[in-house]
Amino acid sequence: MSKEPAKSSATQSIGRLAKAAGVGIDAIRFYERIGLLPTPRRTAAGYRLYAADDQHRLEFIRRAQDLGFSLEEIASLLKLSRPGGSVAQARALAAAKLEVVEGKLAELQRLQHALRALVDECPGSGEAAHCPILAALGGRPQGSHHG
Amino acid sequence: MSKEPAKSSATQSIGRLAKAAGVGIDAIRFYERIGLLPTPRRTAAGYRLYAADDQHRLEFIRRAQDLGFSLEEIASLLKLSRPGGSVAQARALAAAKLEVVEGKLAELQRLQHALRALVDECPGSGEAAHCPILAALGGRPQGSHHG
DNA sequence: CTTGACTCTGGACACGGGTCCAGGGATTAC
DNA sequence: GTAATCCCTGGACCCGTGTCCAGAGTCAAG
Repeated sequence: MSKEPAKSSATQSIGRLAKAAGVGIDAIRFYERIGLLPTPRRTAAGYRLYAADDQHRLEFIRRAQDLGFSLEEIASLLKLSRPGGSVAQARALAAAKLEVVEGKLAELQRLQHALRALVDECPGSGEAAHCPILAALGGRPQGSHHG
Repeated sequence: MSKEPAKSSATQSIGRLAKAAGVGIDAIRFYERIGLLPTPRRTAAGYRLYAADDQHRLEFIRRAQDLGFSLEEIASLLKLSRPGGSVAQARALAAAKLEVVEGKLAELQRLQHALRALVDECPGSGEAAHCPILAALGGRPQGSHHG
Protein backbone atom coordinates (compact mmCIF):
# COMPACT_ATOMS: atom_id res chain seq x y z
CA MET A 1 0.00 0.00 0.00
CA SER A 2 1.37 3.35 -0.86
CA LYS A 3 1.00 5.49 2.14
CA GLU A 4 -1.59 8.17 2.07
CA PRO A 5 0.04 11.04 0.29
CA ALA A 6 -0.73 14.61 1.16
CA LYS A 7 -3.60 14.25 -1.17
CA SER A 8 -6.42 16.72 -1.52
CA SER A 9 -9.11 14.49 -0.06
CA ALA A 10 -7.24 14.77 3.25
CA THR A 11 -9.32 12.30 5.20
CA GLN A 12 -8.41 12.04 8.83
CA SER A 13 -9.17 9.94 11.85
CA ILE A 14 -11.48 11.07 14.60
CA GLY A 15 -8.55 11.88 16.85
CA ARG A 16 -6.92 14.14 14.29
CA LEU A 17 -10.18 15.83 13.52
CA ALA A 18 -10.79 16.42 17.19
CA LYS A 19 -7.43 18.08 17.56
CA ALA A 20 -7.81 20.09 14.39
CA ALA A 21 -11.22 21.38 15.38
CA GLY A 22 -10.42 21.83 19.03
CA VAL A 23 -13.12 19.56 20.39
CA GLY A 24 -13.10 16.25 22.21
CA ILE A 25 -13.35 12.91 20.48
CA ASP A 26 -16.38 12.09 22.56
CA ALA A 27 -18.03 15.31 21.50
CA ILE A 28 -17.66 14.32 17.85
CA ARG A 29 -19.26 10.95 18.44
CA PHE A 30 -21.94 12.68 20.49
CA TYR A 31 -22.67 15.10 17.65
CA GLU A 32 -22.93 12.18 15.30
CA ARG A 33 -25.39 10.44 17.58
CA ILE A 34 -27.68 13.42 17.78
CA GLY A 35 -27.50 13.99 14.06
CA LEU A 36 -25.45 17.14 14.14
CA LEU A 37 -22.71 15.51 12.13
CA PRO A 38 -23.41 13.14 9.24
CA THR A 39 -22.46 9.50 9.63
CA PRO A 40 -18.89 9.35 8.41
CA ARG A 41 -17.27 6.93 6.05
CA ARG A 42 -15.36 4.09 7.65
CA THR A 43 -12.19 2.18 7.05
CA ALA A 44 -12.39 -1.56 6.55
CA ALA A 45 -11.75 -1.93 10.27
CA GLY A 46 -14.59 0.39 11.15
CA TYR A 47 -12.59 3.51 11.95
CA ARG A 48 -14.38 6.77 11.19
CA LEU A 49 -12.93 8.82 8.37
CA TYR A 50 -13.47 12.53 8.09
CA ALA A 51 -12.92 15.02 5.30
CA ALA A 52 -12.34 18.75 5.33
CA ASP A 53 -16.07 19.40 5.19
CA ASP A 54 -16.53 17.80 8.57
CA GLN A 55 -13.93 20.03 10.08
CA HIS A 56 -15.66 23.09 8.66
CA ARG A 57 -18.89 21.88 10.09
CA LEU A 58 -17.34 21.39 13.50
CA GLU A 59 -15.93 24.89 13.35
CA PHE A 60 -19.34 26.19 12.39
CA ILE A 61 -20.72 24.46 15.45
CA ARG A 62 -18.12 25.95 17.74
CA ARG A 63 -18.65 29.46 16.46
CA ALA A 64 -22.40 29.14 16.77
CA GLN A 65 -21.99 27.86 20.31
CA ASP A 66 -19.87 30.87 21.10
CA LEU A 67 -22.77 33.01 19.92
CA GLY A 68 -25.01 31.27 22.39
CA PHE A 69 -26.85 28.91 20.08
CA SER A 70 -27.85 25.53 21.47
CA LEU A 71 -26.95 22.39 19.56
CA GLU A 72 -30.55 22.08 18.49
CA GLU A 73 -30.54 25.59 17.09
CA ILE A 74 -27.25 24.89 15.41
CA ALA A 75 -28.79 21.91 13.69
CA SER A 76 -31.42 24.27 12.31
CA LEU A 77 -28.81 26.75 11.19
CA LEU A 78 -26.91 24.00 9.44
CA LYS A 79 -30.01 22.99 7.55
CA LEU A 80 -30.71 26.58 6.62
CA SER A 81 -27.18 27.07 5.42
CA ARG A 82 -27.55 24.59 2.60
CA PRO A 83 -28.21 25.97 -0.87
CA GLY A 84 -31.81 26.91 -1.12
CA GLY A 85 -32.05 27.23 2.64
CA SER A 86 -34.19 30.00 3.99
CA VAL A 87 -32.15 33.07 4.76
CA ALA A 88 -35.24 34.59 6.34
CA GLN A 89 -35.37 31.77 8.84
CA ALA A 90 -31.70 32.04 9.62
CA ARG A 91 -32.15 35.73 10.25
CA ALA A 92 -35.19 35.07 12.42
CA LEU A 93 -33.19 32.58 14.47
CA ALA A 94 -30.43 35.10 15.04
CA ALA A 95 -32.93 37.84 15.84
CA ALA A 96 -34.68 35.62 18.38
CA LYS A 97 -31.35 34.80 19.97
CA LEU A 98 -30.54 38.48 20.08
CA GLU A 99 -33.71 39.11 22.01
CA VAL A 100 -32.90 36.39 24.47
CA VAL A 101 -29.44 37.83 24.94
CA GLU A 102 -30.84 41.29 25.52
CA GLY A 103 -33.29 39.97 28.05
CA LYS A 104 -30.50 38.28 29.94
CA LEU A 105 -28.47 41.44 29.77
CA ALA A 106 -31.22 43.45 31.39
CA GLU A 107 -31.60 40.89 34.13
CA LEU A 108 -27.89 40.73 34.80
CA GLN A 109 -27.68 44.49 34.98
CA ARG A 110 -30.41 44.50 37.58
CA LEU A 111 -28.42 41.92 39.51
CA GLN A 112 -25.26 43.89 39.10
CA HIS A 113 -26.77 47.00 40.60
CA ALA A 114 -28.33 45.11 43.47
CA LEU A 115 -25.11 43.31 44.32
CA ARG A 116 -22.98 46.39 43.89
CA ALA A 117 -25.22 48.32 46.28
CA LEU A 118 -25.00 45.58 48.87
CA VAL A 119 -21.26 45.19 48.62
CA ASP A 120 -20.68 48.92 48.70
CA GLU A 121 -22.82 49.34 51.78
CA CYS A 122 -21.39 46.45 53.71
CA PRO A 123 -18.66 47.54 56.09
CA GLY A 124 -17.08 44.12 55.92
CA SER A 125 -17.02 43.66 59.64
CA GLY A 126 -19.24 43.86 62.67
CA GLU A 127 -22.37 42.04 63.61
CA ALA A 128 -24.27 39.97 61.09
CA ALA A 129 -27.37 41.88 62.05
CA HIS A 130 -25.81 45.03 60.66
CA CYS A 131 -24.74 43.54 57.38
CA PRO A 132 -26.88 44.94 54.59
CA ILE A 133 -26.31 41.85 52.49
CA LEU A 134 -27.79 39.51 55.04
CA ALA A 135 -30.44 42.04 55.96
CA ALA A 136 -31.54 42.38 52.36
CA LEU A 137 -31.81 38.65 51.98
CA GLY A 138 -33.53 38.05 55.26
CA GLY A 139 -35.89 40.93 55.00
CA ARG A 140 -35.15 41.50 58.66
CA PRO A 141 -32.30 40.91 61.06
CA GLN A 142 -31.20 37.34 60.84
CA GLY A 143 -29.86 36.58 64.24
CA SER A 144 -32.80 36.51 66.51
CA HIS A 145 -33.83 33.01 67.24
CA HIS A 146 -36.92 34.16 68.97
CA GLY A 147 -40.25 32.71 68.13
CA MET B 1 -48.71 30.37 79.05
CA SER B 2 -49.40 26.71 79.17
CA LYS B 3 -52.29 26.97 76.77
CA GLU B 4 -51.60 27.09 73.07
CA PRO B 5 -54.80 27.67 71.14
CA ALA B 6 -55.10 28.83 67.55
CA LYS B 7 -52.26 31.24 68.12
CA SER B 8 -49.28 29.26 69.31
CA SER B 9 -46.18 29.38 67.11
CA ALA B 10 -48.32 29.50 64.00
CA THR B 11 -47.12 26.13 62.81
CA GLN B 12 -48.26 25.12 59.39
CA SER B 13 -48.21 22.11 57.12
CA ILE B 14 -45.82 21.77 54.24
CA GLY B 15 -48.55 22.63 51.79
CA ARG B 16 -49.42 25.89 53.51
CA LEU B 17 -45.80 26.80 53.86
CA ALA B 18 -45.23 26.13 50.19
CA LYS B 19 -48.06 28.45 49.26
CA ALA B 20 -47.02 31.11 51.72
CA ALA B 21 -43.45 31.11 50.51
CA GLY B 22 -44.28 30.68 46.85
CA VAL B 23 -42.31 27.51 46.27
CA GLY B 24 -43.26 23.94 45.48
CA ILE B 25 -43.83 21.29 48.12
CA ASP B 26 -41.21 19.15 46.48
CA ALA B 27 -38.74 21.99 46.61
CA ILE B 28 -39.16 22.22 50.37
CA ARG B 29 -38.53 18.53 50.82
CA PHE B 30 -35.58 18.83 48.47
CA TYR B 31 -34.11 21.68 50.52
CA GLU B 32 -34.50 19.58 53.61
CA ARG B 33 -32.71 16.68 51.99
CA ILE B 34 -29.71 18.79 51.03
CA GLY B 35 -29.57 20.43 54.42
CA LEU B 36 -30.73 23.87 53.37
CA LEU B 37 -33.71 23.66 55.69
CA PRO B 38 -33.49 22.11 59.15
CA THR B 39 -35.37 18.89 59.77
CA PRO B 40 -38.79 20.03 60.89
CA ARG B 41 -40.88 18.90 63.79
CA ARG B 42 -43.50 16.30 63.01
CA THR B 43 -47.01 15.52 64.05
CA ALA B 44 -47.74 12.15 65.59
CA ALA B 45 -48.63 10.93 62.13
CA GLY B 46 -45.35 12.08 60.70
CA TYR B 47 -46.53 15.25 58.99
CA ARG B 48 -43.96 18.02 58.84
CA LEU B 49 -44.70 21.09 60.92
CA TYR B 50 -43.21 24.45 60.12
CA ALA B 51 -42.96 27.68 62.04
CA ALA B 52 -42.56 31.27 60.93
CA ASP B 53 -38.79 30.96 60.95
CA ASP B 54 -38.92 28.39 58.22
CA GLN B 55 -40.94 30.68 56.04
CA HIS B 56 -38.43 33.47 56.55
CA ARG B 57 -35.68 31.10 55.64
CA LEU B 58 -37.47 30.07 52.48
CA GLU B 59 -37.93 33.69 51.55
CA PHE B 60 -34.26 34.29 52.19
CA ILE B 61 -33.51 31.44 49.83
CA ARG B 62 -35.75 32.83 47.12
CA ARG B 63 -34.28 36.28 47.32
CA ALA B 64 -30.77 34.94 47.22
CA GLN B 65 -31.64 32.83 44.21
CA ASP B 66 -32.98 35.91 42.50
CA LEU B 67 -29.59 37.48 43.08
CA GLY B 68 -27.96 34.58 41.30
CA PHE B 69 -26.68 32.59 44.24
CA SER B 70 -26.66 28.82 43.97
CA LEU B 71 -28.22 26.74 46.70
CA GLU B 72 -24.78 25.82 47.90
CA GLU B 73 -23.82 29.46 48.20
CA ILE B 74 -27.10 30.18 49.91
CA ALA B 75 -26.29 27.55 52.49
CA SER B 76 -23.08 29.44 53.19
CA LEU B 77 -24.93 32.73 53.46
CA LEU B 78 -27.37 31.22 55.88
CA LYS B 79 -24.56 30.03 58.07
CA LEU B 80 -22.92 33.43 57.93
CA SER B 81 -26.15 35.14 58.81
CA ARG B 82 -26.29 33.60 62.23
CA PRO B 83 -25.16 35.67 65.18
CA GLY B 84 -21.42 35.76 65.23
CA GLY B 85 -21.28 34.88 61.54
CA SER B 86 -18.58 36.48 59.51
CA VAL B 87 -19.79 39.62 57.80
CA ALA B 88 -16.51 39.73 55.96
CA GLN B 89 -17.22 36.35 54.42
CA ALA B 90 -20.73 37.32 53.47
CA ARG B 91 -19.40 40.41 51.78
CA ALA B 92 -16.73 38.38 50.00
CA LEU B 93 -19.38 36.01 48.72
CA ALA B 94 -21.43 38.87 47.35
CA ALA B 95 -18.37 40.50 45.86
CA ALA B 96 -17.37 37.27 44.15
CA LYS B 97 -20.86 36.90 42.76
CA LEU B 98 -20.74 40.45 41.53
CA GLU B 99 -17.58 39.65 39.63
CA VAL B 100 -19.17 36.63 38.04
CA VAL B 101 -22.15 38.72 37.06
CA GLU B 102 -19.95 41.38 35.55
CA GLY B 103 -18.03 38.78 33.61
CA LYS B 104 -21.23 37.40 32.20
CA LEU B 105 -22.38 40.88 31.37
CA ALA B 106 -19.27 41.56 29.34
CA GLU B 107 -19.65 38.29 27.50
CA LEU B 108 -23.28 38.88 26.75
CA GLN B 109 -22.55 42.36 25.47
CA ARG B 110 -20.01 40.93 23.10
CA LEU B 111 -22.64 38.47 21.95
CA GLN B 112 -25.19 41.20 21.62
CA HIS B 113 -22.98 43.25 19.32
CA ALA B 114 -22.06 40.26 17.20
CA LEU B 115 -25.65 39.15 16.79
CA ARG B 116 -26.89 42.67 16.18
CA ALA B 117 -24.33 43.16 13.45
CA LEU B 118 -25.33 39.91 11.78
CA VAL B 119 -29.03 40.60 11.95
CA ASP B 120 -28.63 44.14 10.74
CA GLU B 121 -26.55 43.08 7.80
CA CYS B 122 -28.72 40.21 6.71
CA PRO B 123 -31.15 41.19 3.99
CA GLY B 124 -33.54 38.49 5.11
CA SER B 125 -33.85 36.98 1.69
CA GLY B 126 -31.76 35.67 -1.16
CA GLU B 127 -29.20 32.92 -1.36
CA ALA B 128 -27.85 31.30 1.75
CA ALA B 129 -24.40 31.99 0.42
CA HIS B 130 -25.05 35.72 0.70
CA CYS B 131 -26.38 35.57 4.23
CA PRO B 132 -23.85 37.16 6.56
CA ILE B 133 -25.11 35.10 9.45
CA LEU B 134 -24.37 31.81 7.79
CA ALA B 135 -21.21 33.20 6.27
CA ALA B 136 -19.94 34.30 9.67
CA LEU B 137 -20.60 30.91 11.15
CA GLY B 138 -19.26 28.91 8.28
CA GLY B 139 -16.26 31.05 7.64
CA ARG B 140 -17.03 30.46 3.98
CA PRO B 141 -20.06 29.63 1.89
CA GLN B 142 -21.70 26.47 3.13
CA GLY B 143 -21.98 24.71 -0.19
CA SER B 144 -22.07 21.20 1.26
CA HIS B 145 -21.26 19.48 -2.00
CA HIS B 146 -22.72 16.17 -1.17
CA GLY B 147 -24.93 15.57 1.79
C1' DC C 1 -68.97 6.66 57.26
C1' DT C 2 -67.43 8.28 53.01
C1' DT C 3 -65.20 11.25 50.13
C1' DG C 4 -61.69 14.06 48.71
C1' DA C 5 -57.73 16.58 49.84
C1' DC C 6 -53.58 16.35 52.03
C1' DT C 7 -49.13 14.08 53.29
C1' DC C 8 -45.70 10.38 53.63
C1' DT C 9 -41.41 7.73 51.43
C1' DG C 10 -37.99 6.69 48.07
C1' DG C 11 -36.72 6.72 43.66
C1' DA C 12 -36.87 7.81 38.73
C1' DC C 13 -36.73 11.41 35.39
C1' DA C 14 -35.76 15.88 33.28
C1' DC C 15 -32.60 19.54 30.91
C1' DG C 16 -27.82 20.27 27.84
C1' DG C 17 -23.67 19.02 26.57
C1' DG C 18 -20.99 16.31 26.91
C1' DT C 19 -17.15 12.91 29.79
C1' DC C 20 -15.53 8.48 31.31
C1' DC C 21 -15.26 3.58 31.39
C1' DA C 22 -14.46 -1.38 30.28
C1' DG C 23 -13.16 -4.65 27.32
C1' DG C 24 -11.96 -5.48 23.18
C1' DG C 25 -9.57 -4.86 17.99
C1' DA C 26 -6.35 -2.12 14.72
C1' DT C 27 -2.46 0.31 13.57
C1' DT C 28 1.98 2.34 14.08
C1' DA C 29 6.74 2.98 15.79
C1' DC C 30 10.88 0.94 16.95
C1' DG D 1 7.81 -8.94 17.32
C1' DT D 2 6.13 -6.19 20.60
C1' DA D 3 4.68 -2.27 22.89
C1' DA D 4 2.41 2.06 22.57
C1' DT D 5 -1.24 4.31 20.65
C1' DC D 6 -5.25 4.66 18.52
C1' DC D 7 -10.08 3.41 17.81
C1' DC D 8 -14.56 0.72 18.48
C1' DT D 9 -19.31 0.15 21.09
C1' DG D 10 -22.77 1.18 24.33
C1' DG D 11 -23.85 2.59 28.54
C1' DA D 12 -23.28 4.96 32.95
C1' DC D 13 -22.39 9.20 34.97
C1' DC D 14 -21.80 14.39 35.87
C1' DC D 15 -23.59 19.24 36.97
C1' DG D 16 -28.01 21.94 39.59
C1' DT D 17 -32.62 22.33 40.74
C1' DG D 18 -36.02 20.50 41.20
C1' DT D 19 -40.64 17.64 39.32
C1' DC D 20 -43.37 13.54 39.01
C1' DC D 21 -44.80 9.10 40.42
C1' DA D 22 -46.90 5.04 42.97
C1' DG D 23 -48.82 3.27 46.76
C1' DA D 24 -50.14 3.99 51.34
C1' DG D 25 -51.54 6.54 55.45
C1' DT D 26 -54.16 10.73 57.58
C1' DC D 27 -57.27 14.35 58.25
C1' DA D 28 -61.39 17.61 57.67
C1' DA D 29 -65.97 18.16 55.89
C1' DG D 30 -70.60 16.61 54.82
